[in-house]
Amino acid sequence: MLFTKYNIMSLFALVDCDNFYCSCERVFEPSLNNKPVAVLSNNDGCIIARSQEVKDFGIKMGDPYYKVSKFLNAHNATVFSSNYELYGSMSQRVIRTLRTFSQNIEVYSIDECFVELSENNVLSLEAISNDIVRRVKQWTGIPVKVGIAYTKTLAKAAAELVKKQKIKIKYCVLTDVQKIKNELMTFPVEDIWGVGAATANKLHRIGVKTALKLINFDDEYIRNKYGVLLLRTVKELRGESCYNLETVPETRKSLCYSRSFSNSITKYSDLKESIVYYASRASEKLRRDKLTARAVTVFVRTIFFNKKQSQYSNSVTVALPYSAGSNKMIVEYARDGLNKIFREGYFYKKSGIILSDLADENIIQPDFFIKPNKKDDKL
DNA sequence: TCTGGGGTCCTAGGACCC
DNA sequence: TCTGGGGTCCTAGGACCC
Repeated sequence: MLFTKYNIMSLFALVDCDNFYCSCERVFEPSLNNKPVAVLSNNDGCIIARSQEVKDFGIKMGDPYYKVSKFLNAHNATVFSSNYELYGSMSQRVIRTLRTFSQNIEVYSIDECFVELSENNVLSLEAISNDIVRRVKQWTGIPVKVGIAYTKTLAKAAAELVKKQKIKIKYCVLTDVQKIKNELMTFPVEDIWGVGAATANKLHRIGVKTALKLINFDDEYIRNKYGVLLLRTVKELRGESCYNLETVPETRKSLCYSRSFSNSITKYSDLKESIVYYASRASEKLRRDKLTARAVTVFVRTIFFNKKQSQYSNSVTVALPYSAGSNKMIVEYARDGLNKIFREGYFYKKSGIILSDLADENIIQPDFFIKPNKKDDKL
């Protein structure tokens, strides 16, 4: 049954910043408005944000910079290295502005928030959407789009529709049953929130190209063939809410520090140096968040773009003797981990550290037989 | 020559137990 | 002849998100 029962508990507005990193750069350089702008990843490796003009050139997210730099240059594009400090503080400004509309906000990512709206508002949903777009732009300089629906997945779809439309209205209200059906009839499965490339491929192979076709399958079939996550997504598209607003950010469960090397590494000593460095940075992050870790994962990887070279990728997880935040201990165990997985004769391109099993530093449970070294922890 | 980084959740399979 | 069955916990890998 489609759309027969609405669980009208909440109304979600998804607020999504336009080309966020590019928009942040433009706030401080307004002369770049309406001109092509792109932002690069670490090491200036690839494109991670594009202004509309750059998208219109056909430049894709993740395109390696070396392949498109000439083209961008020729078209007078301005290209930035990423500046996460700046993007983080702009994000805070946007969030503060959104709180003036509702206290019930979920910060979903650096450039997206779910805002819970109440239905007994005197203003129409269209008018509220308009206000959100206008106020955020006015107070922060960041352009946003708004999608409103009874489930998060439909709100995401609504925002997606804003992106696709030809006439530039910055919001879409998707609460009417007939309108939802009409939109889902042409909504590509690969654009559904929660459907990635792997699932989209499988669906395409059985001839399912649109959201409407997908939600007509019965629950059992989807559950067995694709798992609970897709089933939840399907239910949400039918109007049944499965995901609540998460207003309190969960304390994180793992923490990662990893980088690609600009030049491949072959020597053990160089790889060790990188691991020691990442382990130190990771343990700094850990202590900054007042957390401790119980396990350290080390991973290494060769370059997988180069098919001619032999490939190697491996990881190992080492348990710490007790929950700890000490730099010394984490570095030591990370080094041991690397010893286990290092193999001679490969061109390593990337390595990293993951700290997991995190806990609040005030509730560590030391092993009965091992005394935590307080001095190291302080250090 | 040159291709990002940081997260979460689910599932299948193995180990282990009674 | 016929060789159990079910539960839990852990982990690696896959899929997804931005």
